[in-house]
Amino acid sequence: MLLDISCCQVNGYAGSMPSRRTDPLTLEVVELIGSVVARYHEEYEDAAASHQLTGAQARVLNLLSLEPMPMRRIAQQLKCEPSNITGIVDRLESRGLVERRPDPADRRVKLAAPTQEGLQTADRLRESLDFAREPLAGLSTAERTVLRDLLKRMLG
Amino acid sequence: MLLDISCCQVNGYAGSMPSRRTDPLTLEVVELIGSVVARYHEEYEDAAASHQLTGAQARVLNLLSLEPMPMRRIAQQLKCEPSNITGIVDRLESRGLVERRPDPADRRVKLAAPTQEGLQTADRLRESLDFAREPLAGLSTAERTVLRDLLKRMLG
DNA sequence: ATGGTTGTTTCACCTGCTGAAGTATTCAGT
DNA sequence: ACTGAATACTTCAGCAGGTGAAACAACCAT
Repeated sequence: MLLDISCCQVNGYAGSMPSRRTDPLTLEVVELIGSVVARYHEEYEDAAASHQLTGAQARVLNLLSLEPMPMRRIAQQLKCEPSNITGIVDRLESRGLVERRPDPADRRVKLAAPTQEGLQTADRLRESLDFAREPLAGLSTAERTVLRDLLKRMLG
Repeated sequence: MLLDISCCQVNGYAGSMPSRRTDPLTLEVVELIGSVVARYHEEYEDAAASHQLTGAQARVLNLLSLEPMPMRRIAQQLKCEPSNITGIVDRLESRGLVERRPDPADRRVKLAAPTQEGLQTADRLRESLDFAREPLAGLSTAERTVLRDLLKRMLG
């Protein structure tokens, strides 16, 4: 299948115009990664929505289901301002999925922790994240190993 | 490097808890893809911000720089409601990067097209998207070819 | 004790996004 | 040609995500 750069811009990401310094192969890979990113995003959002969660709420809940943590750390991991997390946790808390606990070691901090229901939701969410596994089903173990190693090296 | 699933959740995405039906290799690949997605996103947003654009504005401008098109089609490609595009194009237009032109063939539609300045911005934006090429620099041509083929098959 | 730092919240404000309603235009059937 | 359905866009209300500044409480070092 020929890659026609001028008309196959399906996802909104990734410029892929010809450029002096980059070869077509690299551009094609970049374009493919853009497609993977767009697809991953879309399906993550859908999975979240199927549990009445927004993407951001799902990410926070997932994070907390691994380990309760202070607001501040959520913000660091999500790479946003702490004041933003306040609102997201508010919404999760008002739905009974998360609760704020005092940190015995430091009375300034509030630990966000999933409730029982929050944990269950996080589990169900994870299961509906099959999307991320399914596209891999077409690859053999050997191929998956190669893919893993290449991605690792890409990430440095 | 060992992958400790219980504590290496760096990006906000991708559940990676052990699961009955999925093998560790697949989980690792899923986790890596999550990291790629997070990184791609982050850097795309940064590149946009460095040109005083939001991610959504950058995506629309990039799309239009390939080819002017009706609002409706922008919405289709960005997978959102047309009413949303109105606002984004409004903001781009008020900054002189985009203009609305009548479609001679159908007086209902408005063609959004980049201005000269918009085209220049799109070009500069594309160049600052080196982020997407740079991580690939560490891979040989052969490896890039393998990666391309694997990604293609993943996307089906 | 004092003063600086840190963790959280509140607030005003913006963007993105949806869904419903409104306007203008096109198009198909009669 | 006329009518009614469909289509393209805008407007609006309303929500979530996001920032930055200001406030407050609690910590910590001197």
